[in-house]
Amino acid sequence: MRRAKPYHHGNLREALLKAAIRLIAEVGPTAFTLREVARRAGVSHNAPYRHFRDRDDLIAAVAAQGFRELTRAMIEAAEPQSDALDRLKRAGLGYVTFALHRPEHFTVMFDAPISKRKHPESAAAGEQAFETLLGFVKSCQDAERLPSGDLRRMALLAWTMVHGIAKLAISGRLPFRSNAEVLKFGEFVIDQSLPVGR
Amino acid sequence: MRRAKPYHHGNLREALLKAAIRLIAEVGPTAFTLREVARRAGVSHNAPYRHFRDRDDLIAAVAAQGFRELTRAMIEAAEPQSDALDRLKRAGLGYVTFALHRPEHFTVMFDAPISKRKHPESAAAGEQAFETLLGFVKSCQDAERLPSGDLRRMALLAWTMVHGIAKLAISGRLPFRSNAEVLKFGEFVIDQSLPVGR
DNA sequence: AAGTCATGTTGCCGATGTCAACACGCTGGA
DNA sequence: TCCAGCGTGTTGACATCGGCAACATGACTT
Repeated sequence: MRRAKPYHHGNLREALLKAAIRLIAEVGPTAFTLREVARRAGVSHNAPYRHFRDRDDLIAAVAAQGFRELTRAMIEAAEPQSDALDRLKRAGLGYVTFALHRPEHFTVMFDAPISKRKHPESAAAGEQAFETLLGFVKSCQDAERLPSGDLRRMALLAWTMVHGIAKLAISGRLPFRSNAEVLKFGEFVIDQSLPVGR
Repeated sequence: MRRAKPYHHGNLREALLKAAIRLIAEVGPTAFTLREVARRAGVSHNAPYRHFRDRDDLIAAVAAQGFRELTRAMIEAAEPQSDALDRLKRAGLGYVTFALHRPEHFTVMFDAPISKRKHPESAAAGEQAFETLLGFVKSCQDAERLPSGDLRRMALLAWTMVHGIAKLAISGRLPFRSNAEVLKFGEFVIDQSLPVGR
């Protein structure tokens, strides 16, 4: 595509994306500014418009990138485990961990008003993250570590839990002072809610 | 306090708050504008500064009002039930229903970067909402409809579930097409996750 | 009756998102 | 080799926004 090589000034698109992610991490999605991103990339305030339709388009790209990293985080968290159920749990905790480490990025992914029609890339990346979680649930069913009910429904249940923990923790409404405590609570919630015979 | 009477132009503070809530519902928290609020209230663009320190202060007031309404929604949803566990479930569904009906308001309450130090009113209203939920859980324990484990932990579990459903539904990531379907899923999640002997 | 102070207004500033016009430099066809 | 076209980046402009300062108004107190 267009990321074959540097050309004029470097491959700006990637640079802008990185700068945007860092800026959002620093000042939050609200205070985030297109012009500041351009400044940090060392280009004029209008250069970004050659790579992103507008502010929302850049934000959607940031969200898409976040979903890709979230997917990866879940997979890597599950990696070391061999038992299907353990893998699912670890993936869920990986989800929460990602949110705790990059709260603003996570907020952009789920709370920025991104039109799915205008930004299908972000929507697709989000769905792939869910498919990943769904895969872990299915593995549990296949290994008979979870009852074989409605797969989708069960995956949504798992998603609901980890997402609830993540959002409440991020917004500072959980009475825990360390990420470790949050994750311990996360384990409790998962164990409590998963219909396991264990 | 200051809401003794109308005076000069009417009681602006309330009018601004109402206008702000409506505007946020229409255009979302991001596109929300102080000047537009002033316009809708029929005052100059600087009048709001006599009642709110700045934009964030108005937003915090909106959030606080939201938490009060959320508390009320939970209580009213539980009202018709007599069994403690049913009351808890209904309160939880009331939480979700509130979020579904006022998604942008709900987003402001939980995702706007509101400093608890600078806006204690909002924080207090939020805590009261949680205390309300906690009260329903406690009633269940007292009536032996739920095991008498760590009360706070169990309330947080309940909160996690309904909050997860609410946020996912709002961000359009749940594969349901009607609010009714979302609520049905909500019942499933609650039944699944509550440690009931039923 | 007078003055004080809360309330609201006007004018201004720097910053932002976005559009339009222009400049640069790599590419390919003659 | 040269030139033209186009992808990429820049400059300049405009409306709008949040917020500050100075000013106007009118309802209370005394």
